Amino acid sequence: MKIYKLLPDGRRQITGFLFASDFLGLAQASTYAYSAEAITRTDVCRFRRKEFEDLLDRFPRLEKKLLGVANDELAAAQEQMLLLGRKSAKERIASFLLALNKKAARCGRSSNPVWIPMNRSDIGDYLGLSTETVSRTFTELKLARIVALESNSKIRLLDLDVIESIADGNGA
Amino acid sequence: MKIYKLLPDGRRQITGFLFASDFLGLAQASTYAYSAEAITRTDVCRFRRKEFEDLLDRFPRLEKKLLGVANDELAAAQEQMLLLGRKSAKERIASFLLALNKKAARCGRSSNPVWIPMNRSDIGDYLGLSTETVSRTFTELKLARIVALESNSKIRLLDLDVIESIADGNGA
DNA sequence: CGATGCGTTGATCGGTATCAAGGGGGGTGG
DNA sequence: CCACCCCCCTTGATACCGATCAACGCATCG
Repeated sequence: MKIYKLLPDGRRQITGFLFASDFLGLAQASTYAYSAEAITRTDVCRFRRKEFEDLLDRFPRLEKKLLGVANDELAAAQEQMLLLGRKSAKERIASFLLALNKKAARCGRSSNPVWIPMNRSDIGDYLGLSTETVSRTFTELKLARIVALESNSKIRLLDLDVIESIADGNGA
Repeated sequence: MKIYKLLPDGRRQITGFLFASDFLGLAQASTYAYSAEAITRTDVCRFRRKEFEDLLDRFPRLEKKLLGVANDELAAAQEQMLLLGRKSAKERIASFLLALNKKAARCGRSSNPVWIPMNRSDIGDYLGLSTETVSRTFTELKLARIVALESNSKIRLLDLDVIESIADGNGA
């Protein structure tokens, strides 16, 4: 699923993607406005807030776990702010591919031809770019033999070291 | 204080500012790299991790509080991602001034000539802009009679409604 | 077979970065 | 007490990256 915020005129910022087993809507106050939308077939499991909170009270370690998750998300958000505020288009795409690669590896899914479930427009709205720039940057990386597009949604990372150095802001 | 992340070549993104009574370094894993630096005279109170965690165990409501704080920060981070990814320079400055104004009001400090403790360079690194653009945008808002610069670090917001509509992406 | 949506590519525009210069205020040393 | 210096801020000129506008290919689906 994609999590996003909108401006009145329709500009959109995707603030994150959710994968299987991720949680949604944990903030206690219902005052934080954002939207969520499935990008692949999705099954959702709903908890009633009251019952969920009772559960937390009965199992304090669960609450610790949630705090850990929140902190992880916070760290990811800070990384994304660095990306959005200071990285070039090429660096953003490289960071994005690397993140997908690592996430897939951590989750035990195929990590090198990396599977990209979202379309170009979603990628753009996640990275603060237009779809055209996303497309052009993929083409550029392809021509430089850094990646190979096996299909629109499956990309092989040919040189992880180079991708990493680009993502970190060294590789021009 | 300012919290920031750096790229190897020195590009900097300030991911947030801390005010009196805010906490720092709560993430359990010490694996998240970021820096913090005081921008005004600062007194810091240090807790030993072990003792702090014991405290949390003894007072579960404290842990709930921390979870709430983390969620608030997460919401703020998402708002900032929207700003960094999709807002224009003018919209970013307007959002920034509005946020300082609301924060000051919530903390019972002077909120209309709003006090700006950080310098232009810090503001730029927080909003993903250059110092020159920050300066030019202040000038622009001043010429439009939307704000008045009573000093470099004290700005009067002359029309909150207009500022809000700019910040939300309506006011051109 | 036409319609529709997504992705790519090309041409041009514009907003912000960058490069450069100068002003002002506060602190320090003579 | 004054002069100098340094840092921060502002302003101007120019460059460039990415957005925007536009057209087209391609696949999917009705």
